[in-house]
Amino acid sequence: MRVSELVQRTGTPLATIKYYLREGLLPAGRSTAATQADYTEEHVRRVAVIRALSEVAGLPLAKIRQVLAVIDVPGDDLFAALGTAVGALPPYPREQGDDLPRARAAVERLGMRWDPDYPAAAQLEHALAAAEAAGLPPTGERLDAYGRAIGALAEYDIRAMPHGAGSAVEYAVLGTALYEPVLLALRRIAHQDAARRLLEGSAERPGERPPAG
Amino acid sequence: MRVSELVQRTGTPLATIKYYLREGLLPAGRSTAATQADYTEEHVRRVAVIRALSEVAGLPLAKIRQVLAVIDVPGDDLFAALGTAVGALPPYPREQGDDLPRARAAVERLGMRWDPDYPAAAQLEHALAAAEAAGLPPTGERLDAYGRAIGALAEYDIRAMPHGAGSAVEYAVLGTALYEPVLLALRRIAHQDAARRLLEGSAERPGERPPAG
DNA sequence: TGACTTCGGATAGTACAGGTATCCAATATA
DNA sequence: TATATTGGATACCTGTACTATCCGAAGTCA
Repeated sequence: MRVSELVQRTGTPLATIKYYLREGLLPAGRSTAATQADYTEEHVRRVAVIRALSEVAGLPLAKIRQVLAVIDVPGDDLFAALGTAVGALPPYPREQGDDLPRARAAVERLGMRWDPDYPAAAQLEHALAAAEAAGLPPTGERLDAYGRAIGALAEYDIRAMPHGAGSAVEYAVLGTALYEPVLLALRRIAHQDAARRLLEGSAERPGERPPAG
Repeated sequence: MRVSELVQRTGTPLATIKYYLREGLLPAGRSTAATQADYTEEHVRRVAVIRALSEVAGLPLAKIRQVLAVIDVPGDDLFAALGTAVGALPPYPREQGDDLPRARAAVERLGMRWDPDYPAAAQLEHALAAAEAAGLPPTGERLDAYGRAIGALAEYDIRAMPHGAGSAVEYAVLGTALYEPVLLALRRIAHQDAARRLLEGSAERPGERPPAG
């Protein structure tokens, strides 16, 4: 197909397509003449992935480039590829000491084995430190509740993972990135639902709207 | 305390403090003279909250301003305040039809009562549409697994919510925003842990690093 | 008292991300 | 042949979040 069709199929402006080509996010089409190139279904899908990672997962284009590179050429070490690819996902905590005291305490409490060098470890430390600084440190009880729920979820994700090396990397990266927003949106809706159920029958005054938080 | 101390206590540059004052995120100190003002512990905490919402939760300052305004003056309708405040949190899906077919199907499958006008509903629709466009539509099985886990989590959050109106809003907003990154980091660590457990004993070749996805 | 520092307040500038817009000459296509 | 489209290059724009500089008044220390 020609660019115009790619534009129409993906709903992405031509200028943006050209920008992605310039930035190396989108491979060039097969050149059929000096002013003509041929694009495929792969290009359509690639644009969809780029926009999903950008708009929904909030990745900066530089990171999307890294992620796509790993998906394209996973190499022979599946686990290294998974680590690289998922490590490229946001957020990106600035470097700090190798201490990670809060993260260490949390993960050990939950009985998980972990690798402190894995970027998620620094993310966890950063997030816990911020919650503490804002005056909302996690109670042990809350950590337990979160750990149980998240553990079940993660186990499902891993069990459902495909077996081929290339598809596993793609599944892990896109699944991690694209299902995070799903998770967060579900959480907010579940909050609303839980609040309604728990407060229904308690001291709700007539005319009041059900809680939304 | 004087500005210099606020700078030192929060680790935030003076120029940035001034910027927050200009932008109305931080209330001015009590003016003691034309070139002197007095800041309190409240200011220290407020800066910590701003930075946590900005760096960890990724909120743009404009949204932080809205969130802080609701925390400061929750008004008399707790539920409206909760809705407004949590609705100000990212991501911000662009407007679309009132249809939300994917979100509706998902939420109904999970047996949750929901309000399609709540921003999280549009977020869910957007996230599911993106996953679908990228070639990873959710299976019913996955939705069930996510719903069970998230439902348990949300129920804990609501049960642990404080009862006063002002503190409930602050808890809901900061808890929603600040614990999202905690959740996501835990999920990635749990993935790693689950992958290790499930693959240990299976066809793992020696010398291979444990999975990181 | 006087040098030096700090402060509030205002304004201007910077750095980066993520596009948009325009122009050109070479083709396609009708 | 007339018109539209394309690849390629370059310039430009918009928004966000700061960062830097300057000023004149006021506090602080010797």
